[in-house]
Amino acid sequence: MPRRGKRPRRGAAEPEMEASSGKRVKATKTGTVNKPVIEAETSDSPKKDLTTIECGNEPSGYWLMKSEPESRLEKGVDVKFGIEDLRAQPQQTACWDGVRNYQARNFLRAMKLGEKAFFYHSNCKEPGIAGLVKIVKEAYPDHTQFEKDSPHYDPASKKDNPKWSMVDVQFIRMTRRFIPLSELKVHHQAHKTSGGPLENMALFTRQRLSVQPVTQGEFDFVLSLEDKESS
DNA sequence: GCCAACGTTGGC
DNA sequence: GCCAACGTTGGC
Repeated sequence: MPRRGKRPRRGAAEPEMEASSGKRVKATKTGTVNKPVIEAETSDSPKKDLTTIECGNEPSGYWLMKSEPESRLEKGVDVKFGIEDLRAQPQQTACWDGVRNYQARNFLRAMKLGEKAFFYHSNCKEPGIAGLVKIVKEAYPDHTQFEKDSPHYDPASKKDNPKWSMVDVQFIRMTRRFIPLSELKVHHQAHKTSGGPLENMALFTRQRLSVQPVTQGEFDFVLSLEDKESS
């Protein structure tokens, strides 16, 4: 995150591993907007749960997380972290650090163990959904906010009250084919007229959010595209 | 608390 | 590399 989205980095939950690190962040990812205009939820206030707002009433339990699969330096650090990088991690697990947007952070905090997310490739040649991951550790403080050399260092955040959170995600599988943004967009446009499942997809309505909720209908529809021709 | 300026995201 | 979209900052 961070900047964008994600940024998962290397090691995951256990405290141990390497400390420093590198990549990440952006968070890819991060962020997501428009429509229903959900409030910006800026800040730490407990206020309402965006997830709830967004999906009607129950959290969907599905998410979309953006990360950059191509190298890009941020403060001298390469934030590249594509799905192949996740696969290459020990246990195919990584922490999703670097998210520095309150809405995205709040979605991270709403994630529950075992929930699934689309791993989305952003800011690259071919943006789109590359695979599926699951949440294997719920939100905990993002250590990069305290690291001066991190691209996502936040001098305003204190250890006794961390502003930013991350979760750990584990690779589940690649999608049977890459599902490009361009294709999803065609469906989104059509669904706006026809009332189909992608009509309000956050990927289009909240375009800059690096961590966003996905409804059951959206999740099922997107996965149904896996076995269809790429049009 | 408004809102203009600014910075970032991320598709193209 | 451009630039639209949009979140954040900070003066007032």
